[in-house]
Amino acid sequence: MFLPLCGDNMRKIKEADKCQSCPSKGKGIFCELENNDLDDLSQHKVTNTYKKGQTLFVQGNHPFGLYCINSGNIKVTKTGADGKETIVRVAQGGDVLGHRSLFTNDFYTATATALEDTKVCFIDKKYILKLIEDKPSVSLHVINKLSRDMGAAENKLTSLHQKNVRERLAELLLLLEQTHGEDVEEGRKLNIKLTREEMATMIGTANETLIRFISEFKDEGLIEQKGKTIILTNKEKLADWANLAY
Amino acid sequence: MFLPLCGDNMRKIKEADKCQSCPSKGKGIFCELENNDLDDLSQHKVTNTYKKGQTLFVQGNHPFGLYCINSGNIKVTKTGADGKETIVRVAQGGDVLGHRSLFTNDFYTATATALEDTKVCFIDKKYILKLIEDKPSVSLHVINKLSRDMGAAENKLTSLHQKNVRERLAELLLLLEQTHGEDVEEGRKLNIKLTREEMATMIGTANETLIRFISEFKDEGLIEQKGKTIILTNKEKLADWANLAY
DNA sequence: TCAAAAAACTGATATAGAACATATTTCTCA
DNA sequence: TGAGAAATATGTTCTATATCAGTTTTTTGA
Repeated sequence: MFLPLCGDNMRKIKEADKCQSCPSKGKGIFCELENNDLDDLSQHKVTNTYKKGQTLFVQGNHPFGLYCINSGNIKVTKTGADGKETIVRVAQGGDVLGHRSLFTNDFYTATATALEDTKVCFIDKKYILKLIEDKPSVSLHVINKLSRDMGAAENKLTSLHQKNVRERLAELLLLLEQTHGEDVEEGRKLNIKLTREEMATMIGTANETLIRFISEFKDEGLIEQKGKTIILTNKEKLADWANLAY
Repeated sequence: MFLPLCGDNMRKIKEADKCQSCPSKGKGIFCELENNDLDDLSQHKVTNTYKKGQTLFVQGNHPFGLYCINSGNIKVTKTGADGKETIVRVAQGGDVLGHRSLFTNDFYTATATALEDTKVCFIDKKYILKLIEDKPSVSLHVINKLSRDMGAAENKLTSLHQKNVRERLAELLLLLEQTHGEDVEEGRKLNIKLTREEMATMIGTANETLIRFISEFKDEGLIEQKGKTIILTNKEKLADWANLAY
């Protein structure tokens, strides 16, 4: 059913869209695949671009494959009964999306929306399930990824239970620094476009409250703002305020 | 290295401690294994009992295998910087514990404590990793389990962001009913021993607050109490109050 | 390029629920 | 069995932060 395609059966794929040319090659769950396996994978996927604000999939819909992010940040949100949004995580280049619902055969439990212009590959459900069965390295990396995400989710849960908004904000800034940090002369720039509103829904607070604490951190010299992007100028002090235990 | 043991090499294992006799056989990640695979698994595990309050493993320690619950409920808690406890989930018969840290090679990020007298099997790390590689059904079930746990964690996160204590309590009672519910004449009995304090840490509130809302639900005829155990007498109304969206 | 919309910010007020105090009931084990 | 310790329950106070209201700044797209 999924014999390697070759000769006349090969789909023509732009060099830039092949897995070997992916900027996130070596990062995700396929990082241990050999070149010929990557060739085969390239044949069973399609590459799409999403503009800022466009959704890859919507909570409640039926999944029919796996999304693998080539480049760009994507927010994963859950909408409650009253329409309120919560960002449960942010996925970036090399991450996969929609795997959970794929493996549990449920509808999507969250919505994925591009935070900026994004390039994403889509892999057919049957092919990815076969790959999981055939290549232990892939399934091990899926397990690893899920385990880490689960750990992150439990950490957030604990923070939300035990910390106040100021501590949670400090923690969020440090987490964003780890995943999206970039060296600049003033310190570490958070290279991700999030509105204050979005940041607020990441730590479960009102945007007004978040803004107040951002101002506080700014006044105390822990962070700086260049337009809307935030630069961490004193990570150590921020870590003190975050009251980290793990 | 892990040849099937037979003849004189067979460890003597009590019939009751063999995987085939496990009350949770067919429930967990090993549910699709054949009898001879289960025999082999039985040879590579040890069975222990834990009394109420005893810990299986502690946050910060190094994992060296997988726990598979035979019977009994076990709480998984995270302790914050100030020593405050949060129950991130409750595991029951058929569930595995400690898998996350095993696969990510990190220290335990949580503590597992028996909520009652419990029987738990411990499987060596090397053996379980080999099993994952050899038996796709096992790795698929691990992925499935992790996916479901992740979904549950994201739901909790969203509830915590979007709902008030009363709604979260109604939700918790319904969740406990799903996993630990039991038919009695008054309605559905929650067959799990949790103190009010513990229930409070499951939904991120103070025990005094939780107790007040339990009293409210009691006054409104949604639940009844027999000693410390709770019986849901009006699930429908409770579901209304829970404000469920998923 | 400019007008409208969205986002960011600031101040004032209200409130859910934490924290404290204390009483009562229920366990526990000596 | 009964005394001490937990756990449960209830009333009171206090505060962190949500909510509302309004202004300023930034972004957008026509």
